Amino acid sequence: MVDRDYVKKCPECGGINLFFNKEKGEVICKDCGLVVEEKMVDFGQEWREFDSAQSEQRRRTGAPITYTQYDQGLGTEVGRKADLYNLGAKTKNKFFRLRKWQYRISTAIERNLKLALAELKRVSSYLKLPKSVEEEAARIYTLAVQRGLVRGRSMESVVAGALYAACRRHEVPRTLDELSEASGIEEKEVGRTYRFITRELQITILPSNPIDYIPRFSSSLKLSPKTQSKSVEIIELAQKQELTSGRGPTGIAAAGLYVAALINGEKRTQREVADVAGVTEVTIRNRYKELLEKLDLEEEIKKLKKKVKED
DNA sequence: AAGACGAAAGTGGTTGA
DNA sequence: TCAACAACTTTCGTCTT
Repeated sequence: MVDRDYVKKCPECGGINLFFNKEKGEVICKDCGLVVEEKMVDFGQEWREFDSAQSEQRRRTGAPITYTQYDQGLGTEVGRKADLYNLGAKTKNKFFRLRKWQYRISTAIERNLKLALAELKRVSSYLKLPKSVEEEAARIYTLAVQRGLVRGRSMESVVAGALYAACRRHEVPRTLDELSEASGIEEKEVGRTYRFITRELQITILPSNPIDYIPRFSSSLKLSPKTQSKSVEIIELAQKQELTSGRGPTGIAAAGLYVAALINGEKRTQREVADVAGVTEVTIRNRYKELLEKLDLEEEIKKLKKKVKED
């Protein structure tokens, strides 16, 4: 395994117990919970297996198969000149025709893929997404091209949609907003193509989990690990009470973090949390209110207020 | 003065007839 | 295809610290 030995110590607590979460592209200090580095480049082998079926195919045999190469490293050609010597004239013609069509179709698709995958790599590296996500996105895009789903849509928007879908599948949450910024496509356009291609390709996506956003938000707000885990607790409770369904996950994450910070005396303004999470204060307030009502946190908050007065 | 709170009106997307 | 609807945003006035 590649050692990431250039990050040796946690800048916060000096601990050396760093945990590298490859899937999410984050390095987390196990001692204090600080996200030391996020959105990092994944240096892992690009043909790392993701499940046992793929591991059969991918492990140590020949050139790595990768979807980020436009033809997956394996071009297809119909026939070869050497094969044709001992065929009759008719058959020969047929072969030529087939070859011509194969060529036309594949060059059209391949040309598109070449461009698109370059764009995909650009956006992906801008967002510092792990390789696994990039691969997944490339796979999705390839499928989309083969089904002719790109026609009538800009290539870039489909790339953005594919990337977003891949992020969701790998639980590496990036908001539509971030994707939009990285790709230069309007947010609603990204969302639209995302929905379109997932529907057409029948890709099932789990609703994104608010908890997945916590480490990143928490780190941006420089909150303690204690607060971070507290907010996870709160959100888990909220999920049990079905307070989370139908609500925007970022709003929930933001509210959870806000409450947790309040409880642990690391108060951040609603504005600050809202900015980091990409929602408005109003949304945080609404979620926050619901959390207090349903989770019996009101007393805790009251106690805290008294405490503050005493001090 | 800044932050928190909440009401009201507007936006974009989903759903169901 | 259209209207109803829920979630979220924007805006703005009021209260609290």
